[in-house]
Amino acid sequence: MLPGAPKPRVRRTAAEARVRILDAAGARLLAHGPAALRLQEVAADIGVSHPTILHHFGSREALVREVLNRELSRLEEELIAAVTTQPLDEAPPTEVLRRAMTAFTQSGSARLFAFLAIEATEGDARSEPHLRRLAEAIHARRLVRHGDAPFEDTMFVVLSVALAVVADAMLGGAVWDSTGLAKGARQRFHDWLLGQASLHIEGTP
Amino acid sequence: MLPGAPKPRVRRTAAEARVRILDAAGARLLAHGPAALRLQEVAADIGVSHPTILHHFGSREALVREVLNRELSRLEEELIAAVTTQPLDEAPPTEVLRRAMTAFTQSGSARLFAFLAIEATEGDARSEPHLRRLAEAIHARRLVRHGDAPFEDTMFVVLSVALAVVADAMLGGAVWDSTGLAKGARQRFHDWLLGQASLHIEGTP
DNA sequence: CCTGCTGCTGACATTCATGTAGATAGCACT
DNA sequence: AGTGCTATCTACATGAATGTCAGCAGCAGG
Repeated sequence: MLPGAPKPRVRRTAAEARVRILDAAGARLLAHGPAALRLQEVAADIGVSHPTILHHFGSREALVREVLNRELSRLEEELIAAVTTQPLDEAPPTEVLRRAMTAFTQSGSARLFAFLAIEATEGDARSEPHLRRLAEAIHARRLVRHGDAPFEDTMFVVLSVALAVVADAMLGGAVWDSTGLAKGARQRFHDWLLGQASLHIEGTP
Repeated sequence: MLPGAPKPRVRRTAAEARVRILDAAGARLLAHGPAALRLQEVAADIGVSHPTILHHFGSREALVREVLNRELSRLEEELIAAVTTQPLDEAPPTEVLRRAMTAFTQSGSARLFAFLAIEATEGDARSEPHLRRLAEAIHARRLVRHGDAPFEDTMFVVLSVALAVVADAMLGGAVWDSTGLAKGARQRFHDWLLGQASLHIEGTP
């Protein structure tokens, strides 16, 4: 490398730069977990120097918060959409659950969500009652169509599916190795989970 | 502090010292996750200097490995005990599952297990087919008592319970806040999970 | 072509955790 | 008491990661 050749600079709008940084950080978060997120590496991924990241986000912690916030917002939107789009008497209860589950498994949301819970420092966790709202939407449909049931029962159904999906995303391969099941079992398992929920809530598989 | 007063030393057997260190490290692991484990802090907890820990374990990584190994071994023993103690025709299938679940929720096993999966560096994960063996033991009893069923179905039941329990341990309070359920719901949820498993496998709650 | 704004950079400062080295002191055994 | 073993200590070395700073460079508007 010749000494007199300073590296050419690329200048982006602040918004554009932020998006690139968030994307790169998100990818690393997903791949290696929050503990393994190094500013240097994220910077290298998109060909900038690490102070650039600090320039845009102020601190590493703020960066992580923004990555997770962005993902959470996306997830929230999809969950709310799943809950509100269909009128009460048209969508069967577990159709709503199915949509929520899809939103949750897409693009690593469940995994990021688990990371959020891990690295959350007491104060900043936003624990809005999303699961409850989801369960309420499902429960309303359940009451309309399939007679009486305690709300807690519906909540438990939602919880069992949500927890299983998160743990699955989190533990990933290790668990499936430990079951000895063939490839494709994961997808079948997700279908099976929904099937069980349907059976329990609607009485039909 | 007077300058001429060197701190009195306590000298233990190597075995005793190792146990104390492992206990203290385990407690911190459980409380704050693997990323927050500092040798200085662990050492302070039991009133020794941090090089003492390195003397006994060689490196921080080895320490973490041993903490998790010790816990995993304990868990394995209990799982195997749950599976082997009762003869095929005496214990109902989900009684075995209940025991396994108890072993898993005790003393933070599930949480440590999740941490293991997170901080596992590719190579050193020991992914022995524990879940499969557990499912096999349950499935054998199921076949004896309750007619035919595909093995995968039993495996899925075990998986759904195991994943839910791990995620519950991992995410902990945040999830329960998000459901808005009262205290005690957690225990009821665990009972409910087993009840569902019973219903599915044995046809009786 | 100048000029202000600000995205971006290299070099440096700081902090903090792991790991090393040599000395010291408890304990068992003679 | 004397002696060897080693658990333990203090003090330091090393390295890695975040964060700071002052200046450079691209771009828009005059």
